[in-house]
Amino acid sequence: MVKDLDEKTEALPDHVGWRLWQASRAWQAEFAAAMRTAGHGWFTEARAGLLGHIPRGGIRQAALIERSAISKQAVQQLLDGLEAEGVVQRLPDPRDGRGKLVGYTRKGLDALRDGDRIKLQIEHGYVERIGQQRFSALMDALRTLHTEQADAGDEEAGVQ
Amino acid sequence: MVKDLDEKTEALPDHVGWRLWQASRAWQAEFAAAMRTAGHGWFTEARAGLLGHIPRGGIRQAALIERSAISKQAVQQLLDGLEAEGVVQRLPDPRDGRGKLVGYTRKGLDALRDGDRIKLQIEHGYVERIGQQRFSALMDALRTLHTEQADAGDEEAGVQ
DNA sequence: CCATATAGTCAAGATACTTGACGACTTTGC
DNA sequence: GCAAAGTCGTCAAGTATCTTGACTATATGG
Repeated sequence: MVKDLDEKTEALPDHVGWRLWQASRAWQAEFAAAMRTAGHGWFTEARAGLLGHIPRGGIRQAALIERSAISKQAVQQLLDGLEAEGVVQRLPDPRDGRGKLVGYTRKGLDALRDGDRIKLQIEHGYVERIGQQRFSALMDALRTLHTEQADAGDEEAGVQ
Repeated sequence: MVKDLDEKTEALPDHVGWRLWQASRAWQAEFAAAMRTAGHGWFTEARAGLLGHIPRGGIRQAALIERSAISKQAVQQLLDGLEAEGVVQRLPDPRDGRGKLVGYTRKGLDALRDGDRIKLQIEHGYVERIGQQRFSALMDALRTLHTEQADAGDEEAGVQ
């Protein structure tokens, strides 16, 4: 079963899933590194996933739970961390005594601005590496894929 | 700071990083679901990441650690789990008393075969959804991106 | 043989989630 | 009004997937 190995290593996978995963990981690593360099050391992948669902104008925590499609306890814990870092703040909802409004602090808005700038820089680097035509084709394919996917079975996670 | 929200939800992001992440997550979810349906309930994303680095002919654990670019303790724990599931087996290396050879069991090889089949099915579904041309352009862009990336700064993780 | 490096393991801790239970508040039906 | 039922956020505990640190066993070069 085991013969002459480590003489010749087997090739790495080369299917869509692996390529997408690699590209996604690379992008995230580049983004996170740039964010840390920009002084946002609190930035992590999990927090980014949540922040992407918090509009600049704020959002009710319950709505955030629905949008982010993770358990409300996970959202709770992530918000606890972000609040402790001073990135977001939770204020009572004046229209519903049960609710909380999640909004950005000055520090959070600064981070968003830096994030937008970094995204553009990374995108620019991609265009330089693979050319505008390939890049446009990439975005077109990804967008189309996403649209056709949403049209089919909708995979909203059933939150508790 | 907080005005009329939940009347109009802000649009979701639309940059390369987010698209890649979405597409990658969707692929993984589809693959994992199909694997579970095929009877491989032990299949998880983390284990998949490691299995992708184990050639069918087996590999020395030290070489696997280097290839997978995660800590040797993480590899250890993942292998413990996979071994407990009966997917892989660790045999002593006859050429080095310190080493272990990680190889697939019959069950593991069966899973690999099913995995390959499922990958082709998913790929076929993608082509149906976005067309052969867009799909080829997607793969071309991802491959080029990866190549140009490797040519630049090489990001091998420093394993302990 | 001994010093040093390498291969694998054991233990403990961090992060990012999960389910379950609960108290505070609002809405609904009568 | 007001009690039943639903919603909102929280507290507590557990799981999966990593990490760093410390250790044992084996190999190798002089």
